[in-house]
Amino acid sequence: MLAMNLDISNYLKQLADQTRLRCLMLLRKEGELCVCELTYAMKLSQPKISRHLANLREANIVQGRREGLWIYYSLHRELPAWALEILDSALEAAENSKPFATDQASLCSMPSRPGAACCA
Amino acid sequence: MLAMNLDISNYLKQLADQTRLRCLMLLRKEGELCVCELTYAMKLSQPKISRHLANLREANIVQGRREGLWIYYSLHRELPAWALEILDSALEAAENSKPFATDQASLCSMPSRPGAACCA
DNA sequence: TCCATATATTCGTTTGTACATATATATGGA
DNA sequence: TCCATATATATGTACAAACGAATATATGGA
Repeated sequence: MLAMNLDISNYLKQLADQTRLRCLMLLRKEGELCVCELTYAMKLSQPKISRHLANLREANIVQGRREGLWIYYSLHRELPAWALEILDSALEAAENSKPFATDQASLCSMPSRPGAACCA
Repeated sequence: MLAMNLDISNYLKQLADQTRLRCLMLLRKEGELCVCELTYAMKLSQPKISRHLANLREANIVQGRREGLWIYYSLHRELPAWALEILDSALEAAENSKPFATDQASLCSMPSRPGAACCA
């Protein structure tokens, strides 16, 4: 659980963009998702998702792992405790309201997901 | 503890500015501070502090109360629990590092503070 | 009424960042 | 080698927000 070099202000700046927050909330709930799953869940263009994921990657907030054609993203494994706490509080605030709840629902209705795991 | 209408994305946008985050952390620790105390602690211009406080006021994150010449600011009394949790996690992340720790120290060394309370 | 102090607001400028569109790269299979 | 799919990046533009400097407002006391 050794802390990476993650600055609180940079972290909050990343969370302040709603698209990135939606990505992070989905990743927090699902563990690992590939770009096409995020794109499908959020109904946004692929370049837009990719660019925001690149931001999060450069900030050491997420990490990606390639498997064939797909790149699976997840929260960075060395994220400090306070960063997860902030994300969880944000989830508490928003997971039942508008863009976030429907993202989760959309993801569950996605046909033939690569990773295959079904939503609860 | 009834929640006000506070949107998680707007809240995070407010926290993402470092000047505003410094104000909020000082207010969380001190309870109530007037503008001149914040200005002194952070060594920034009075208009700059006032403008950021206006942002926080319009977002319902802080509230002000006038007493004579001074206006005392504090965290809004109806802030939902998740908002305080996020702020506390941010404090955990940052209260011992660079701009935030020295703000606290500067405040303690301020002569003739209006409210008079001394730091711990 | 005048002045000093505390705080707020206006203005013009600049910087940062999100965007859409187009294009490039990578992988695996035919 | 060619093609389809998945993901990433480049480019030009637009918009939001932060800034410094100047000015306005409010309060209390002489």
